[in-house]
Amino acid sequence: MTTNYSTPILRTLRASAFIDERITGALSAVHGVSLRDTMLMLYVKNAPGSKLSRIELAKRLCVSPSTVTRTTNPLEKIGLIGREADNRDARLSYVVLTPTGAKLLKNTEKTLEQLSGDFLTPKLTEKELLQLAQLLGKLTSDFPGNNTQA
Amino acid sequence: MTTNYSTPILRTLRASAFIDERITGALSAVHGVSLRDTMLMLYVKNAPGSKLSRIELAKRLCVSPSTVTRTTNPLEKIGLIGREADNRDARLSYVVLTPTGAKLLKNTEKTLEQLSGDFLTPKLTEKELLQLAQLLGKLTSDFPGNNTQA
DNA sequence: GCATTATACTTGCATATGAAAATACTTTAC
DNA sequence: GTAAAGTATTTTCATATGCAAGTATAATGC
Repeated sequence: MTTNYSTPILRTLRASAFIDERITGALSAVHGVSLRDTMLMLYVKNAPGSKLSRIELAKRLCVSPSTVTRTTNPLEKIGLIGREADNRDARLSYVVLTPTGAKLLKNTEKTLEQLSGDFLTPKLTEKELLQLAQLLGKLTSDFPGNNTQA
Repeated sequence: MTTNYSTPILRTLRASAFIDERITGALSAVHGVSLRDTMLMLYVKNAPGSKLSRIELAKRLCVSPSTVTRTTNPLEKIGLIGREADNRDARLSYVVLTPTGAKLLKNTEKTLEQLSGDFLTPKLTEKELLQLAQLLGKLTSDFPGNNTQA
């Protein structure tokens, strides 16, 4: 029998939909930010110099540039992120974390870790978790702006 | 060092977003149906008796019942799925595949398998693919309406 | 049996999203 | 140096989605 390629793909999509459904609600209820907001801020934090252009963010989040604009606007308005110009290229406007944003992100990460553990530990052993993280790491290793942490 | 639970979660979400972005376009371009349409029809096909109520579909797809209604309506209109009543419960209306729908699904599955292979094979070995499928299987094993295939 | 509660959808409304156009700036070609 | 092409971002528009309300039917309590 030959390998079935669709199965891991379909399972990934399903797991993602399930996780998204559960975690988004909890996260925004506790911290007032969505899962997307959180991932955006995580990418900014982990980027070299802790700043990212909107285009780079779009690639990392796998969403359109318009979505980045519409995600960052309210975060900027409530003071969690800021805007930084580039000296050489006036088209660029980097997203950076404000002190408030960095502080909130720290707390949000804790909640996310808690929620993730609650979801994962009943199903997988420590060893399996490590395996899964490694395999998904390989799968996403060539994604734009990949960093080991996420 | 303690286990990091967020990483596999974030990687799953990212892989899903990436896959979704790539596969949805190709799939609808070739067969005229979206990835969601395809997953819906797959769940129907694999369900006992090859029929599913809309509520059961919502659970399997991890979406709201309204989304199921709005996904099935056009599929019904173009003759890919049908509607079947329940003898004992007049509230239920099962989704079933029409012969046309079943035929289209067979072709769509082939394309999906091809696209999945193109995405996976450059990154993981056969052995790793099997491992990944197994781990994701454990992760999604207690999802409503789980079946081994997806 | 009748009223209350629960379930299976469907629809109205507000929000979220991508594609493409619009805008502003930069790079390349010559 | 100027025109053409390319890039970063925002905005417009059409579509997609969840929540909550609406409708119809079934199950439960008494």
